[in-house]
Amino acid sequence: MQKYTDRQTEIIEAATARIDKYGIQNLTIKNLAQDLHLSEPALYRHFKSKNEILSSLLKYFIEEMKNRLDRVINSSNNAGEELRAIFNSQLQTFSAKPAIVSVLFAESIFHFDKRLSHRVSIVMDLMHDYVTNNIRKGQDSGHYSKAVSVSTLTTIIIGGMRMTVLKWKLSGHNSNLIKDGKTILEGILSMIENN
Amino acid sequence: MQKYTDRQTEIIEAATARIDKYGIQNLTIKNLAQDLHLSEPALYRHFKSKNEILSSLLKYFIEEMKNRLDRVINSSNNAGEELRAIFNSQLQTFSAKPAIVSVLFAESIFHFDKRLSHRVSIVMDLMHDYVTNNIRKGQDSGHYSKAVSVSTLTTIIIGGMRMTVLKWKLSGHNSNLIKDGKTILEGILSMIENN
DNA sequence: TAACTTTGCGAGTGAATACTAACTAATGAT
DNA sequence: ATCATTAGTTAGTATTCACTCGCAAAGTTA
Repeated sequence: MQKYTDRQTEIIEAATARIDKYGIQNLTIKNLAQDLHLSEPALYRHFKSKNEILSSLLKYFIEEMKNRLDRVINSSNNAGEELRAIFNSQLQTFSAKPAIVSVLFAESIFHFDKRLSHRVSIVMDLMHDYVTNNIRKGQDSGHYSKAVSVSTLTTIIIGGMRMTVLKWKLSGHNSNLIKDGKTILEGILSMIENN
Repeated sequence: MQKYTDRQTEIIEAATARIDKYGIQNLTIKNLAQDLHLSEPALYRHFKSKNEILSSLLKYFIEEMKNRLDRVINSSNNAGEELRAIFNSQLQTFSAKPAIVSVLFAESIFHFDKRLSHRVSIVMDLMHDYVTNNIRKGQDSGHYSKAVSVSTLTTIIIGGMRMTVLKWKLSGHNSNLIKDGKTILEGILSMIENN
């Protein structure tokens, strides 16, 4: 796992904040430097290009997410509990650092660069795998109903959660993400959990 | 309802295609003019600015969607059938003109402009209203189960469908959108339809 | 203390961007 | 026949962009 200097982390977080507030189009080296009270050339001491800032930014958050969710999974018992824990962890993280959402859910904004859009699809695949494994385990153990297939359930669950996050973002973070997310997950679980 | 000249429609569709292929960042007046085999100033004969092209583009597709779905709704009987018809119409449209998806599902790409991002949220609200009305009608008539609330079901349904469209887009339109979308919708309906 | 490395700066550079000025050819109405 | 309108052109403009050059100050190491 790659390490970042303090300055690099600062730059990554400032870039994330700017993307969240004003969109990718507004992320310029000039703006970013001003946010950090640095000159433009100073940024190039820490990243060799603007693209590398974006690339590192994605890598940074992917690593964080992977480590966090792996820890969550290893401390859960049954399937339902695990799924609740996974989404709770995600929602807590988004709620604490809203800007992350703009980057992790950014299918369209990095479209212009192959390497970056690939990083974004890694995020999706990662989440997909966690949920698929959970559903499979739950269906095998008889905890979940088998009426709907693993892949269909995975799409419904991730789709419902993403939709909740999106609505929260569009509301200007004024809705209660954690509560709303929980409601959606419980709604779905009530339809598939055998009791 | 506003009318567009033939040239304006051409420009709108060329812009949509370019956004779909290369992202918003690649939509420049120069590129757009080249796509249409025109000079740059020629575009300004038809729209007074680049922003107006984008603004008209969104308006154009919102109108199309509204007209189309209103027609669909007026020719359906029970709730389940109506919901199937709504999503079938959406999926057929996306499948026939894939580039539209990049614009209608573009929460983040128009972030830089208030007027444009407002237009995007209109698209979401529109779909939300159609589905909410359907669920309410279905629950009132006893067609759908009342175990899960209207708003939660709406989020799950729209979320699941959007997720399907997103996966289709990320696959480079290689998956079968219409079939996959139908599978998701039937999966959800199987959990809520009383028979 | 001397040399080296790190991290910053002001002042640029060429390329790209949205948009404009000035002009022209064609069309259509009076 | 004349004249206005429409839709196109070439040749620009000012501004913004990512990025570079050469220099300096402040550690850090020998």
